[in-house]
Amino acid sequence: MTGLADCNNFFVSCERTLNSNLIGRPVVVLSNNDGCVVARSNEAKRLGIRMGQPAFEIKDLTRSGQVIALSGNHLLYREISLRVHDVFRRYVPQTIDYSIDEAFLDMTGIPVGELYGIGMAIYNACQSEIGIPVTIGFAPSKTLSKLVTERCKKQCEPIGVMETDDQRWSIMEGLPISELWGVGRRLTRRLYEAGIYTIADFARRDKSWVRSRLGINGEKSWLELHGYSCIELEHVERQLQDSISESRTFPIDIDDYDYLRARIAIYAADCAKKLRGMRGLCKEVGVMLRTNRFHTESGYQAPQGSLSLMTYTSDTNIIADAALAILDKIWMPDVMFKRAGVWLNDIIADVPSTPSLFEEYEVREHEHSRLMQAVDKINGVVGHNVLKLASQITKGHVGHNDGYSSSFGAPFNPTTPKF
DNA sequence: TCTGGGGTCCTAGGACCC
DNA sequence: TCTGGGGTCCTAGGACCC
Repeated sequence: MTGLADCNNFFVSCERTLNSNLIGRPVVVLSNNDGCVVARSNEAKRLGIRMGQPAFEIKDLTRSGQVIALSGNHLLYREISLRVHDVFRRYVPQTIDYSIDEAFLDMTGIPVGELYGIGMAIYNACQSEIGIPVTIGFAPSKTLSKLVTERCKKQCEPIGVMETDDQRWSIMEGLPISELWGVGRRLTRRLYEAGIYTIADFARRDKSWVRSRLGINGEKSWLELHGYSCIELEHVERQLQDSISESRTFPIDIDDYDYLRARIAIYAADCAKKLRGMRGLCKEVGVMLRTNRFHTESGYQAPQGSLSLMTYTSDTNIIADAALAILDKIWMPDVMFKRAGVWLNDIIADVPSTPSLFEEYEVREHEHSRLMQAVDKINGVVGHNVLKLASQITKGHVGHNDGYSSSFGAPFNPTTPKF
């Protein structure tokens, strides 16, 4: 059997651990720029507020005080997430941290009769030690455990165990196909067109029909619904991500090259810092720009590009250099951009490597890696990004709430980023 | 008129997740 | 007026190989 432990309304629950006045009231947490709703309390859900709903659509509710809207505090959520996952691990030896607020629990070898008790123990520990409510569903596969958790949340029960075929079919009959793990907006529409409305409708179709219409993933979901566990996630602590990215939507449309250049340098530096944090090196750097996708009359544009570095590196200077070079290639004058980002790909573990024969940075590699260590250490002790590339600094003429805007102008405009 | 077949690798884009 | 961010995986199509 597999368990799924899922925190309820996670971001809102985190805020409530700090401020008990929020308990029992309609609360939402907003995204960057206070743009849209990314978490809702049960009370807010009952008012009809949707996930991802733009904040301006509910401003009557927030202004009148009927709904409390908070800007996100992601450092807090990260911290609480670590503690919650620690509790899961205390009760279950083998767990997979699936997201900031969810973990799969491997219950192999544990008698079904004991699952409910273990679930209650985890629930009580999370509630009393951290103040976060969780819901836990147990079932023969990951997909089914998701369904059990979903159903428990609807019925306000903390723990559910799927033991019989009757229970399995009854849960599948009661949930719309859109709530199946792996089925998003697009597939939902396609499945509606094929006459499939509930998860049970889907499970009753022929496996070969599913395979031909939805490919390998659809077939896996179908098998999981029939009790065959076949979606594997990695048990072992995964050392490295496949990619790292940093991107932001701006509060206003931007055509100021200098401002964009500074943003790209900042995102590149932050990506490099994340990369060093997970002890990795990368070889591919990418940059993307986006115009406002809601301004359809002017045409949506999304230029992007990437380049391959000479050797694997985690050096902020090299990565930022590359990102700025890409920016110059894809930048379009007179176009108003609403969003920009940097990503790193082709990531490997940081082990001694053979430098490229043609690597111009080779000689400096050692001193740079020491420099990066020193920079990370100083920023860690003294505060957020006191040491940065000159190219990360711009005149703070664009209001921003992400903690980066500088209030002073750059005294000069170097062509290459250097500490 | 008419133009092979099978394989690998890479990339861009789509779809999904929370 | 105002619409998030960071990920993963799959697939289709192109380039290339023999």
